[in-house]
Amino acid sequence: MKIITIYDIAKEANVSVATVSRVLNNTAPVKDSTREKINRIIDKYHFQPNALARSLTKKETGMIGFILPDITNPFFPEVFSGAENVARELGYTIFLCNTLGDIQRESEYLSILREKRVDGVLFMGGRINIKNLHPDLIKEVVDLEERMPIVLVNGDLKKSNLTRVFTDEVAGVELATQHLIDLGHTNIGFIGGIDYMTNSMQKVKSLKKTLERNHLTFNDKWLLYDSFSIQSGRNMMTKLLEMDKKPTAVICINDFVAIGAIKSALEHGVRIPEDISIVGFDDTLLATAVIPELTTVSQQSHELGKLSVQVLHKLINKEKVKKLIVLSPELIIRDSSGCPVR
Amino acid sequence: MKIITIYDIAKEANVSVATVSRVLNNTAPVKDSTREKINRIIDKYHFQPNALARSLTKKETGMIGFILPDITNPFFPEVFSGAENVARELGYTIFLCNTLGDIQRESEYLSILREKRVDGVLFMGGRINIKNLHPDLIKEVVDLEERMPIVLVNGDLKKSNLTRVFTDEVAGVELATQHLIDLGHTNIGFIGGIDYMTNSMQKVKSLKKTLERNHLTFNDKWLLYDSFSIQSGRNMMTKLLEMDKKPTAVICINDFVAIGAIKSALEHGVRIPEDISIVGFDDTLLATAVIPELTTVSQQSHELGKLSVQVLHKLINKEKVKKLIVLSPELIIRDSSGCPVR
DNA sequence: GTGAAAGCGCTAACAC
DNA sequence: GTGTTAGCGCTTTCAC
Repeated sequence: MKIITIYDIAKEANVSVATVSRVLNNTAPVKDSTREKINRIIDKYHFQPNALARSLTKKETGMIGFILPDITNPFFPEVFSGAENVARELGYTIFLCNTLGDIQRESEYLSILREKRVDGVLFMGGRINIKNLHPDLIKEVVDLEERMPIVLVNGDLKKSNLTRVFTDEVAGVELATQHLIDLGHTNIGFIGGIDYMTNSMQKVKSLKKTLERNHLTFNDKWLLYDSFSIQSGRNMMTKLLEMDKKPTAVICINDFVAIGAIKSALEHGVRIPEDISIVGFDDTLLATAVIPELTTVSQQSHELGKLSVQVLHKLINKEKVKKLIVLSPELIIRDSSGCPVR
Repeated sequence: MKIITIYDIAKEANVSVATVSRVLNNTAPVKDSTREKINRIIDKYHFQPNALARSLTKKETGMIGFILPDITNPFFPEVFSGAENVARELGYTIFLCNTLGDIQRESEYLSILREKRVDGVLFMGGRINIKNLHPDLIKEVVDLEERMPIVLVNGDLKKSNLTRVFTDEVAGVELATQHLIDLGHTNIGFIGGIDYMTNSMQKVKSLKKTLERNHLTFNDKWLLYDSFSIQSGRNMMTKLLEMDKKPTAVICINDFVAIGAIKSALEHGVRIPEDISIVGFDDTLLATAVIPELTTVSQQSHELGKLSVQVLHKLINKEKVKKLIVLSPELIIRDSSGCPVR
């Protein structure tokens, strides 16, 4: 089956390709009668212009890349979904680049997105959350940014001065901590995350600070880094429960870990929240899937995705944009937190 | 910053663009010295060929589209993740087209993928699971298939004769049903899904058939269609529990619904599995996130994604492929199913 | 209002 | 081994 081009249309309509292009893009007035004639032929053949050819001359592709670490973690699909919604409205289609936290794969995707000439990229996870990152990895991103707009979502790249959109995780932990303190907790632990990742560290720091402000101290034994999975949460909570002196509440790096923690607690016959309060982070779908339902900090994931695309879009259109756009987290109080019972 | 092209490289290396193209694509022997010279210049400028221009002539883009209904449902990210993994290996980048079950949006994406000249598309959900679909909607897909390979994943389009990859859901329900019967259940209900969706209907049919084969009958009152969400599962289970005569076991359309069902049961003080057994479908991450852990039918989601891309890849390369590729489901027995206790 | 023609940045056939 | 050149399918200036 022959692929129809603008030339075929022009020929059949007895006009030049320029005119066809004009009706296609509505870029200059065309006599009504010829416009109709052309449109009829376009319909007849179901003609659709080749976006590649168009992009080649227009220098815009209507494609953006979304780099994220793990689409399998429910938080990211929610962000993606918010992003995709407005992307669609703005005329972009999204390459989903799932890196699995593999830095090399991240680099690969960076390179692919560049050669595909996407209009911009959303960057989430991976290297933008790592402390003491190798300068080359920063450079890679900064170099790319010279050719196309990049928005860092919930992360940062030292000295890069890239545009960032993020939810204030520090404030989020503060909310969670204060909530627990207000309930009467004085012994609060933290589980999950990885010690060389900036967002993990920041959260812990925020917890400590909030405790201090309330004249409480943090017990370092109750800080258990590990990772971000359900299994990890389960293991860490088990460790915690085997200690002589246990906290009466824990804040978890995310909902996955919190759910693992809940499982471990229940398995050990520890009641929630009577014996221990558990607070998660992200407010994913999981939070209401468990019993007891999870008290957690909402990152406004959907909103975050939406906002990120809007910012990227402005950047693409060379509009002025603040370098730093912060979204406020929200504490969602459910059933996994309560007053400590002595 | 000027964008470097193959011409700039050629000029600086005192060769023709053809030669540069040759070293870029390794498409013909080039003298080592000139190859090195060219490579040096390429590195110097971080030159990356424009994929658009390349695609325009080569008639292949290294892009594929993945249409799916809801990336927020954990089942789909798992399929996607499997797909993405091998796509990456095979050199494809994936447009994620999230349709939210909106048929019009599906059509939009179909059109976009066509004008972007993707090499092929993976189609999941939406219209390929709807009974009595309007012929125009079938035609849209069939028309597209004339210009690019399409693989239908876990679905079908009547009389379309498109290539399909799917997990045998009928066999899956059979496994689940037989499992429950073997445990001693004779009163088995079904909740979730939508009555005009083929996959929902098939599952119900399979349940009935398996019951019959075991000389049991299905009680139509225990068939509650609704949708695919946690909330839906919760509502349906509540309805079920309010009936005079209740089933001792239910099969749920997916894990979401099963989890909602678990929640409702526990809220009503109904023990699982002593008072009621609950079986889910998909074996998503959620299955092990809840207490009791969910007995469920694995669709081998990761494998499904992988296989689909492999099939699409063959189609793209004009290799022979069976029209119908079936993956076997697997019953994962956990804690939500057990013998009925009188 | 419309057409001719020059790009956009690459690949590939053909010539040498 | 390497260069010339004609596309690929569009958009966009510049004439008319």
